[in-house]
Amino acid sequence: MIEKKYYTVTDRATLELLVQHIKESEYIAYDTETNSLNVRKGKIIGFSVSGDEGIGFYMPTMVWDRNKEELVECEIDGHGCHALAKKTLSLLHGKKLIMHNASFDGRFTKNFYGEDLIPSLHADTALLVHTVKEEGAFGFGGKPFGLKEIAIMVQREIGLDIETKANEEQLILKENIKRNGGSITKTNYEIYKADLNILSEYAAADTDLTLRIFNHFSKVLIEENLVDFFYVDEVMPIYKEVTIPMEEFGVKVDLDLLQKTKIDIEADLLKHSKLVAEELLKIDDVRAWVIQTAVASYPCNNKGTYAQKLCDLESIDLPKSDKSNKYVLNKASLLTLPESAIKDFLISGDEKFLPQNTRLKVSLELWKEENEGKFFNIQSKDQLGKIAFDVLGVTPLSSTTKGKAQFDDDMIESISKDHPWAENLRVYNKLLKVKSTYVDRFFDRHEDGRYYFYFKQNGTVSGRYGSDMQQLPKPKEDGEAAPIIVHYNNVVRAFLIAEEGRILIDCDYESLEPHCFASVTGDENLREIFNKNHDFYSTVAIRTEKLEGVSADKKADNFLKKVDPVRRNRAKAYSLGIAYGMESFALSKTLDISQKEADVLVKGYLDGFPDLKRWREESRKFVKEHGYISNKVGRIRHLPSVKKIHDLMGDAILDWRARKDLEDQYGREQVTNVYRDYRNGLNNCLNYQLQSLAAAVVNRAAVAINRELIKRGIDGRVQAQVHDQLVVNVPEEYAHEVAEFVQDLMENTTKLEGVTLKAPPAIAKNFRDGH
DNA sequence: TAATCTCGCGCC
DNA sequence: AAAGGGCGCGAGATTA
Repeated sequence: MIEKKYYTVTDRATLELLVQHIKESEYIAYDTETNSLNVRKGKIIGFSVSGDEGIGFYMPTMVWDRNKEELVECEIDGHGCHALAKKTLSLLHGKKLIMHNASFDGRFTKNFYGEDLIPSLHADTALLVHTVKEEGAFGFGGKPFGLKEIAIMVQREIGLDIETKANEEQLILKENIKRNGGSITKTNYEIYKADLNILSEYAAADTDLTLRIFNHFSKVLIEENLVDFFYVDEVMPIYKEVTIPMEEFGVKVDLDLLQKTKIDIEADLLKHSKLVAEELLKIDDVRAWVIQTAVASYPCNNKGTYAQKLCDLESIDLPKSDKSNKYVLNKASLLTLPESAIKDFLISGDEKFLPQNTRLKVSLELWKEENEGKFFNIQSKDQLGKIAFDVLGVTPLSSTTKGKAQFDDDMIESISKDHPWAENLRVYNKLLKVKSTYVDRFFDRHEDGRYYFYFKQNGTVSGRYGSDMQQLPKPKEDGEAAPIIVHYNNVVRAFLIAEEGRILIDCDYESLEPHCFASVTGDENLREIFNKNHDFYSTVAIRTEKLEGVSADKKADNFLKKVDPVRRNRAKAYSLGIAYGMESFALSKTLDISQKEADVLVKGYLDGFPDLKRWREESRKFVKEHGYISNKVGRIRHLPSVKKIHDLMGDAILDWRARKDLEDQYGREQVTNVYRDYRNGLNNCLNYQLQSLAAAVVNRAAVAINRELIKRGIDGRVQAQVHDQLVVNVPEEYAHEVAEFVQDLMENTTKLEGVTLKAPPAIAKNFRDGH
């Protein structure tokens, strides 16, 4: 029996104790300490395990050598600790491992030691907590799914006063790292520079905590009846079989195309910025504004930057100080100069000695330096706003929260017809966005030609992924925007490619959320749309507006999309929006129609689909009574404030007349907040049911696809997921075989009552051409 | 200077 | 009186 405490494994006897502890334990919490957050490039400096609450082992494999200023490998009895660690870790296969963010520790361990522990992963505590408490330890002063934050949230339940303890430990650790010359900034947290005894305590405590959190939330999982949901149907299978492999595999980047695009787009940016500046500087008032602003920002002065710049521009022969490399401008130094107007100015500070053009030149030069050599900064909304509103007399469309006239895309758009500079600015802004968000990111952060996207399985309340892949620009058709914008917009997805000899099966669900919507609401009119293979938005428009003589049949001559595309597009704007709680006010804004007209649409829509209306009412009633809502596959969204508010005051808060009384009782701000919470909750409960179901459909299909690939012995995997799209990466020769079963599995893995799903596959060499 | 917040825009 | 959901990113403003 091992005593309850934490051990540091630096000798043979303790190592044997650790081995014994592993062998005796079934559930083991595991964690790594590393010198980097990059799982492919970093080093493991130690790992910790806990097989029992109160017990923790930390085995250091590398320690910071303060003299050498580097990490050196530890030894036990003359044996290197990396080899010993690998051997010890191999004992973990077949155990039930508990980790917190296993994708990190699991991939790190596999890369560094060649030990793949993921098959033995039993539970990830970050996901476990997310499953029963989807917002995590929100409001506990840090990351909602951070180990410490979670521990603090449940410290009473797990019998630890972790809050004070963790804070103390953090302080000691940080102090210690600093003393050893390490950095403790968030972006560069050099934990590996801490003293071994401190690091060890910290690491062992972490696995102990992980195990306690697992034990506690396992009970909650049972209470909430989510055991199968977590272990069998969704969370852990997705994590082990899809999420971690996706993060591990990454995506190949077309470096040649990237390189070429980088050069091209930089040239085009320069060209357009010049065009903007040229057009603007043709205007007298703008030129005057530049000078006036430059002088105001850098007024004439015989000291400081102005004087320095003056000497520079006029090549004044003065000595420079060694330290700052600046001209020495004290009196003694100045007196050595030959007589000149500038000398008089520098000594007296009286600007009358300087010719006006010299005075202005210096101010302008300094102003231009601030703006990277330009007369103004076209990336500065502030400067452009001043030019547009104050100089050119453009009328603002809107103002910021602080009341300043807003110079946003809408503004630019609205004046681009009359102002050529604005049109060029629009192009410039679009291109800059593409360059900074995608070109630079892929270029700077690819590793040997691969980019590793992240897929955070606990990133959303609905079970969707949080990922940096989700807003890759969708391909635009010619004519949708200026040709140059279309070009650069569309090149982004083409950066992401299949490897030599491999191919992508790119498969999107056809209107997945509307399908979920038709199924969940039980509305026959909605279900019929898909079963008849009609056009969704056309049908919605026809029923809502009671249109006659038009059809939602895609093949009919009077197909609405052909004869009245405007009406169909309007339906696009509200068909899901209204289901999620949108009202006439917001609809009138998005469609740019009167609120009365919008009101007719909202009423028409709800009347046209009576079961949808009923579903909205029933869902809201349920949340008011129970404080949570579940989706069709059992994932839960807690909305306790709705129940709380409803218990307290019923629906009075929704009635503005009743609100007046409530304001007297509770105060105005309080009532406003309560109103917002209540309203949000009542809308969330609608959206959640559909969005989370759609996520489950896609994720479960992904698991099924990876299993099928393994079963058939095909070297392939789901490589990426973007909400309702899966990208499967396989050897070229399997393209058609895989495409066939990918479609089948996406359409049939999760059956939605009353509708059949459609997911036609495309075969492509990159992430663009499948669309 | 770095961390954090807010805004506007991209995606579904 | 206030009036659709879920995200991530860059840039600028603000705070420590």
